[in-house]
Amino acid sequence: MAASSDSPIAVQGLQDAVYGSIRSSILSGSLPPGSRLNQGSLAARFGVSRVPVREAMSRLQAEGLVVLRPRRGFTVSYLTVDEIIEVFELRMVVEEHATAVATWRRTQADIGAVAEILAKMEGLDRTDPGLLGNWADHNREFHARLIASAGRSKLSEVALQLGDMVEPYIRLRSTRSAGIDLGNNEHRAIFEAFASGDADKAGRMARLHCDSVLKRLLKETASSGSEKTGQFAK
Amino acid sequence: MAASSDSPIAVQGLQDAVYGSIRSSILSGSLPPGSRLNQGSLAARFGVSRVPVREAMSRLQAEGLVVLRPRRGFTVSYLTVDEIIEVFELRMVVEEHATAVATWRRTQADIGAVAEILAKMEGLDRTDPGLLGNWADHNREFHARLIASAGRSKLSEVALQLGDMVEPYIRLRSTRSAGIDLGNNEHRAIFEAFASGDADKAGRMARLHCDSVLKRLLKETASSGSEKTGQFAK
DNA sequence: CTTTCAGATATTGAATACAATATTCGTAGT
DNA sequence: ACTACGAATATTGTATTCAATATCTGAAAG
Repeated sequence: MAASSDSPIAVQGLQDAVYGSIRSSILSGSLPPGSRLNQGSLAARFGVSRVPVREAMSRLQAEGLVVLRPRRGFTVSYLTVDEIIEVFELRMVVEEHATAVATWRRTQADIGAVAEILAKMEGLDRTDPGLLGNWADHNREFHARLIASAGRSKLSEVALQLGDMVEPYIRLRSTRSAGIDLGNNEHRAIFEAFASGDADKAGRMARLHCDSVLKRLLKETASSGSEKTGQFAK
Repeated sequence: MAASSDSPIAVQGLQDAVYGSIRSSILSGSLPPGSRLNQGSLAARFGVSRVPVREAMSRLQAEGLVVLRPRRGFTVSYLTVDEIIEVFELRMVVEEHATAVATWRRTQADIGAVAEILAKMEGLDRTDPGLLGNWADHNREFHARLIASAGRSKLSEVALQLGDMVEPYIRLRSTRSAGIDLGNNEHRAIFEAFASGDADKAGRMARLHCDSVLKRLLKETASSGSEKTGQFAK
């Protein structure tokens, strides 16, 4: 299953189903930045007309995940390196705050839930060829669950949205499993402070984590081009 | 002209025009929270079919300005008091950061532009019946221009979006012009720090300003019900 | 006078249809 | 070969149509 934690159960209609599916494909990297999104092909793929497809894309457009050029259709957003840095700077600020608030308001159940996700991440099968993808899925879940402990719906929305903006780049660029240990350590550090109730420290750790992820991403980016797969593009 | 700074020149199509128009109506309060948005009426009002209307609404949905309930259509989002507080908390964090960065990176041209807006706000005709609306328009411009000085597109987007989420409430709830002097003073304080290059202070002032606006909003809210005009709703 | 229910009407969500524009492909000219 | 151009094709943006569902209206029962 690809990254998804926002459409828990029921789908609102065709539009919503298409939205979720395209969104997952973008986040997972199977629809890489720059891909052209052919409305007809997508409609055919989902067995619907182009109308719900366009509505789904309009939503993604507002989220910043796709871009529309008049008469040329939608393409998956392509962030420049500067924009990626920008988003990470924002994440540092927002996640520091969110993590601190979460640490303030967390319940025992929250601690348990986050601990469980963390344990799953640390216990992943290192030989599984889908290791990176699995880890990335859990990673998203970890951050979402942690921030959700703050009990602030809007805060969660914004934080998640910021994370999703750069998710494709993280997935596409990290082909080595070296980052996993580092990531686990940083998560563990955040969690300890979170569990022990040290809001200040938890926030600081979260900020550091963002910074660390950004640094690794930039290093990876410097040494690898971007191949465009485009499984959906006609 | 109602609040708008994101669609500078050309419109991308009917969808985009409708989007901008509905958005302005929501932000200005002429389409108050809770209003039902009848697709047919809106389409007729703009002289287009329902298709571009639905696409526009899908974008607004992703922005959080409207809500969709299956088979029941779109309504203008209604934030609870708690959610409003949430958004303001986020704004405090984001605007503090944005203002600090803006103070760091601002040019002489930025200072001039912000000063000009500030002067306009302070010089508004106090007897104009549209005073509150005019002030609110300039207020949005002030914050947008200030933050734009940071030269960070994504940061601007997020900050603006957060501001827009609560804009309708500020406009609808502030019927007294008492807040104008207070607002002007706070803006002046932010500007002084901004112009003098004291990033830390500018950030702190921005945070205080958010807090102050929230406090006034909550006070107003406590003492007034919300009448629903709904000029668009059929 | 209020509540319940059935039929009439309105509204939504999605498919299909169609005009306008972009893109592609083949041809001709250098 | 390579480029310039123009017809053929594909794609987009929007309107129209249609089935499914929600809402409204008003009469009948309590």
